Amino acid sequence: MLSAMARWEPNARERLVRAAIDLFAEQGYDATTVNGIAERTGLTKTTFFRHFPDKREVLFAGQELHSRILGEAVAAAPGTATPLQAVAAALDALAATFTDGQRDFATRLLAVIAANDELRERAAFKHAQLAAAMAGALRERGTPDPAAGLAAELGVRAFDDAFARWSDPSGERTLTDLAREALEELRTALAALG
Amino acid sequence: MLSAMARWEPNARERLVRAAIDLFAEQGYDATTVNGIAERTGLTKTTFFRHFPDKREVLFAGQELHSRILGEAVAAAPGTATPLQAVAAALDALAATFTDGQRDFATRLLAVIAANDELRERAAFKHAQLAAAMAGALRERGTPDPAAGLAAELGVRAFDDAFARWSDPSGERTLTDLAREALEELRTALAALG
DNA sequence: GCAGTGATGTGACTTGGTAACGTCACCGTA
DNA sequence: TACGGTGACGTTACCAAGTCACATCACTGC
Repeated sequence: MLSAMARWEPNARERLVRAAIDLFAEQGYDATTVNGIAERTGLTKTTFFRHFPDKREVLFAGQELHSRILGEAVAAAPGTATPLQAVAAALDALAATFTDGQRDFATRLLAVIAANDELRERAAFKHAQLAAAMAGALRERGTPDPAAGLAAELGVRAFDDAFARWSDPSGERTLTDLAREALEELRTALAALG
Repeated sequence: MLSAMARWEPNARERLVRAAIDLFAEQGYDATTVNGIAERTGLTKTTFFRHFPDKREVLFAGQELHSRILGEAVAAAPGTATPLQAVAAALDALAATFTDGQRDFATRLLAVIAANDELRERAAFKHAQLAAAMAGALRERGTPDPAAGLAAELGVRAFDDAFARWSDPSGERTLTDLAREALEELRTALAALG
């Protein structure tokens, strides 16, 4: 046999994520059990929960990393930068972590999340956490409230919008470009609020 | 017998809410079981779930009504109103539905929610749903995207902020005043974003 | 009285999630 | 070669959230 076969196949975590997305897409989130995900991966329920704190989180793992990237990029922006300039730099940093090979994955991910309320709820929470990370970093560099919270919210909205467009298979633009454009679009829209 | 009386006492729904808040405040959300809430109310677990779709929702029930109030008030605003003026009218309408007797309740509610991640997640979802209701109504009256979404978000943020201050026992201001002020504060902060 | 209606109770079930404990490959070291 | 530690996984048992089918009881109108 090949290499005497390691006891366990590698990349258990990633395999669990892929199995989960496949099953959620095929049967829906509710009809899919954690046991089913684990079995398709050749693992058990217990192992699933060793990698993810709950069933939903299998689709959102790694978001803490995104929060750190955004927060650190805001902190690293030059002291002369305006809040929105610091946020723009953070979006650049986050966008740079995505590769084109992840686009298909992103497409399916967004479709699965959009189809289920529990997942949309988790997405709303993650949205708030990303914004909180940037808002905290902005306050650290002297941006007062409520401007810090607002700038952070605009940034996350811009990124969400850009990510959705980027994941569209027909699109050609880079995520970085889309994010910059979305943020600028939000900035100009502020004038129309009255 | 007492147990026979509890079965048909009126206001089961409200009693469940009060028992839930009491227990969450005493023991924490995680340590409190639905069975415990129901028993304290003189009811059973099944009845609890007939009134609320899940354990968290006992603290957020009635939010659909708030969405309707906001959406209808935005729709009813004069056609000449700017997006933020329509939003301001909606905040007035929503603020008018709260009475001073609810302040203690609000204080405890916010404390319980702030202490638990599951509840904060649900709160983030409700926040998004309120914003979506106003954003939809704004689009109906001609406000384009992304301005509609932004104006709605500003409105919900203003209300959340005002609600938190209103619930503070030391405060004296009315919820309506606080909401108007918070929205105005957000509006002026927009200029500081760069 | 009596039938219907609606709110509640009962009991059984599925599934998410936790915890204690056991198993086995790999790695370093003697 | 032997051996002990470590880390990833499995097994089992358990609790609590949430669902469902069916029974019960109070009230209402006739």
